[in-house]
Amino acid sequence: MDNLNYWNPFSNRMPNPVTSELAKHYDPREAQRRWLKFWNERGFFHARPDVSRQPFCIVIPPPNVTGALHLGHALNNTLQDVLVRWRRMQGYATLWMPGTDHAGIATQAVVERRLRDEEKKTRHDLGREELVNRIWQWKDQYEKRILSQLSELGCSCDWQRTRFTLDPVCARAVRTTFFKMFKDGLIFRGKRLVNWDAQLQTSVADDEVENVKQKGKFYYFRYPILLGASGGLDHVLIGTTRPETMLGDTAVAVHPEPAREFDKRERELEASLAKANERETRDNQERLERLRRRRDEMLPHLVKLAELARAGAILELPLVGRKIPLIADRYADPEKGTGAVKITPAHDANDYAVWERHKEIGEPINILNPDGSINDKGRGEYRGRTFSYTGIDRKEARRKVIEDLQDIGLFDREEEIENTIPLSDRSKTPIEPYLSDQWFVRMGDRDGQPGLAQRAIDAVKEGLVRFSPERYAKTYLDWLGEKRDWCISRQLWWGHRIPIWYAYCPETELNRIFAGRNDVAWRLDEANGRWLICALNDLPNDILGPKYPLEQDPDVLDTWFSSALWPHSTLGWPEQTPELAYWYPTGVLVTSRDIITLWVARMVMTGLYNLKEVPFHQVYIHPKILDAFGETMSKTKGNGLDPLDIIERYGADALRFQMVHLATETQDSKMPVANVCPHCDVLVPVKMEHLGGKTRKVACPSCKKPFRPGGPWHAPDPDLPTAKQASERFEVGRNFANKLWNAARFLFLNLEGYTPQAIRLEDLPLEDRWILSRLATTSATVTQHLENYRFSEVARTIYDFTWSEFCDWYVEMSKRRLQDPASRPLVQRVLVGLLDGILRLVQPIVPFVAESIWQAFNEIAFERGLPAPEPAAESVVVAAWPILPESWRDTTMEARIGRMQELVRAVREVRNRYTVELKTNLDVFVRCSESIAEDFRALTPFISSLAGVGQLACGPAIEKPRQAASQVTADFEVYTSLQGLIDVDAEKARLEKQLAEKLKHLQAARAKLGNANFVERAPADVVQQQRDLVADLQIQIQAVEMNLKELSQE
RNA sequence: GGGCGCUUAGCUCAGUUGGCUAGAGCACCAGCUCGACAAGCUGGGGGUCACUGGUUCAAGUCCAGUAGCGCCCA
Repeated sequence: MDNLNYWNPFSNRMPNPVTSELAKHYDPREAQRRWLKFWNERGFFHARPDVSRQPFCIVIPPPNVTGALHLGHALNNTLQDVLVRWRRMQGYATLWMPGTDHAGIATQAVVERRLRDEEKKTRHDLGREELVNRIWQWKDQYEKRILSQLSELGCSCDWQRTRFTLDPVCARAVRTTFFKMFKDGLIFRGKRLVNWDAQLQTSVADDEVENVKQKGKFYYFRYPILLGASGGLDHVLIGTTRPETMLGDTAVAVHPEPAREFDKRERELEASLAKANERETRDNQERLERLRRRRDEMLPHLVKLAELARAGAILELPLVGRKIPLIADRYADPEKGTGAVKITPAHDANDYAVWERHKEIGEPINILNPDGSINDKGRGEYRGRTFSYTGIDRKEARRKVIEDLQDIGLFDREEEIENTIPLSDRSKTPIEPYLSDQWFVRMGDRDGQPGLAQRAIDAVKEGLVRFSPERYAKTYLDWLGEKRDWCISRQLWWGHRIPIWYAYCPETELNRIFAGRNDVAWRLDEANGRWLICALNDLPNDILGPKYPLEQDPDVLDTWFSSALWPHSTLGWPEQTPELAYWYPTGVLVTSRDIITLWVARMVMTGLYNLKEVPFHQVYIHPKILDAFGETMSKTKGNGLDPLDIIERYGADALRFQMVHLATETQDSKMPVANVCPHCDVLVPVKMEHLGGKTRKVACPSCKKPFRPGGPWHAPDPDLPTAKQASERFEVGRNFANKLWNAARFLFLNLEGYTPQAIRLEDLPLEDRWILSRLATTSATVTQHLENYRFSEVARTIYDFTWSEFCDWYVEMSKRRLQDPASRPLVQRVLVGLLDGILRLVQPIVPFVAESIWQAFNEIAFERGLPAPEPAAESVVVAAWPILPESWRDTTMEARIGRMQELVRAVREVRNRYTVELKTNLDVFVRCSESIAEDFRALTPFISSLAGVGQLACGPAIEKPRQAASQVTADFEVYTSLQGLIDVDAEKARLEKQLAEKLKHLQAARAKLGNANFVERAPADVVQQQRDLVADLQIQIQAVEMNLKELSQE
């Protein structure tokens, strides 16, 4: 067996990493395999309460057990992992609590669909117990898959503490909360219009409904006036898209004051016309004309209808024969349709609202069975004939209602229209608004006391919970402000069963049986004449004896009910566990904006309710990842990216780096997706026309062979290989990991004879003090960005420092010093300290490559670190977060090296322009102040090697040599000798261009200074800055002009 | 209909409290296999900061309006 502690990726194949040939490229696969195992075996991610340390805890937004991890999960969890790994390094007792969500309807729907497809069975064929069994099997399989995918991403969760929203610990919390709320009168039973999925036979949440545009028909028919007919009007004309709902009509509404309503709208339109722009004017004018035409045509009729309604007219509902009133209600829009609208309170949300204003019309009539067929209310006698639709499916009923109306001569006409119908996300069948008995949690205030919603609102208003970005607090507050009661029952089998038992018995029986028990509570259900018994522990059905059998409510709780408890249920509540005491409230919640209301708000409510304390003080909302066209990714569209494909192709570090990099504060991130040609591995961009399974075959532009693009395919195609998907966006992260790897490789090849020793700033040359200043600044900046959840900045800051400063400049400069035995030990120590610091900084983002290098490092330079070396931690995961002395930050030093870089770049630019090969040294003359000249002299060896300089002369007295390219900067003038090479015309052109630019800037700066207001009102330093700029530019311009003049003489 | 965002280089995005001669990566062009790295190195080109107006000494940044796009709620 491997001794993991001493495994070293470099020594894997060769015993001596310093002298042998090393792998040129970082191999993420090998690293992932190794270190996941190592981290888990060492238990780095397992946390225990530790009073000597500060607690830090994140609870994971539990992924559904429905499916696999998608890119959104990768983003969400990478960001959490970055925070967790960072806090762990800072020394916090860090717990990342993992787990999964049972996702009620989603999971049940998937399993039911499989049952249908594979066994041609419904859930009713199986029965409740067996179906739930099947779902548990499914859950076991997918939970494992989800958790292992999170692990592969590198998530440093405390896997030993993994929870599931249906497990006994969470179930206890759910039961306790429900019981408590029931006793407190916060849970009640009531009627509610729900979104009914007739196929799955359950209500579904609003967010599980998708509104789809389609072509439909608008049908018109007549309701005869039974009482109060006048002026030749013997019927009311009705229009509807859903004729079958007429069976449940309980009224017809018309506008009470159509004339006044027309007047009002006309005035409003005229008023807005007065201040509208051109296009609005056109729109409004059209609307106004329509309005006037309508008034001319319809008003007398509408007035008559309103009069009839006032007079208490009664209509006869065709087919059913019911007498229904004509009522006056503003919901009837005089501008629309026939001006009269049928009212079906049990099957339409707007109609339900009308009923709430007009209770006199009688109880709503539900005409549907749960399976979508018409119930026994759907029949009646009319004009001597019997009509019945009972047992007929709603679709068929629609056809038959129309037919029968035609038959009795009350059908008027039909029109083609485009409308929007609600479809269930899960079953793709039309949603029926359906009035049914449901359980609710009361959100509003009671007896002048703030209710659940208000307390959660106050928590945010008082700053106990903060959102980042702040604007999302508004989403939360607006939604909670409505204080709408929360419907918590679902007609499903998969979930927490509602702990309510029904009993028909005298209360004395309850008192007798439950005497002295505080885990049972009951309340009278007056409407149904029965007891509602809520119990903390399951009640046997015969507990009241054979005379009074109990019956448990068949429904389960909304999935969000258990998710709402997640931050405290996972920590063991209602038990007073040490974990709960130590880690609650948790540190930060990381999630996406679409569940601020459904989840975040509810966690705050239940946290306050159960523990009197908010579940977290900080909510970080991250952006969403969209495809190249700005559309959300989904499997059905075929524009999604499987994180595992990305890990396989680019490595987990690359995926993570990109996730952190795209997490900016404001914008959602667009990510172009490509199909990977299964034949030749070329990336073929996904085009608009490939989306949604519209294209089944694509020819690879490179190898010309056909393949099937990634998409909503359920099964493999035997004839056509299906492409995996990828995005070149991940190359940045992969390249960065490789850059780190190679920087380490360089260092390890040059560490022979390394001796650890503390570094004293005053002993160090310029370049060392510069890079240490940069490191100190970088680590402080990164820390600050992490504290403010500026993830993108974190990634950028580290990337830039590592690549552009450490690798491009410092490592290059070190090469020379490493050759010289006198300077070698010191530069080795600085390099070692730098790499050590970089590895610690990158660990949270790219832990695999960081650990790979760290482990190898431990063999070669075990004692290291800044400012003084220490024995290295056994893993970078548990190394200390770098804190470097504030005094190391030295902006002067950074400016001094900055000038050297400018000089080197100037020479390189000339070299490139004349394509002078690197072997040929160029002589360089720099006119500058004596102090700058001193720096340049001190840095001459580096300038020479970096720019390929032969002779370097600098000082205030330097003269421009003949045949030299000249460059003028703020601090110096560079003359690069080009004997025999110089192209005078090209040089002149370039100088002219530069001159023009400088003159333009000079002019702008002078204009500012010429403005008396500027000099007077702008801060002194800003004014001085402009003055300095003018002075500098004048000198530069003079120099350029001089150079031009001299050039002409050559 | 209400709310919240977005529009900066060919593409994807930065640009913290107004103080720039507006940045990065990719792509593009030219040149480099020099003992860490071609997944690389060096240099270069490329922008009326969506549009219109306003506030200000000063606007990519603040305000109003217009256009286009996205998300949430009804």
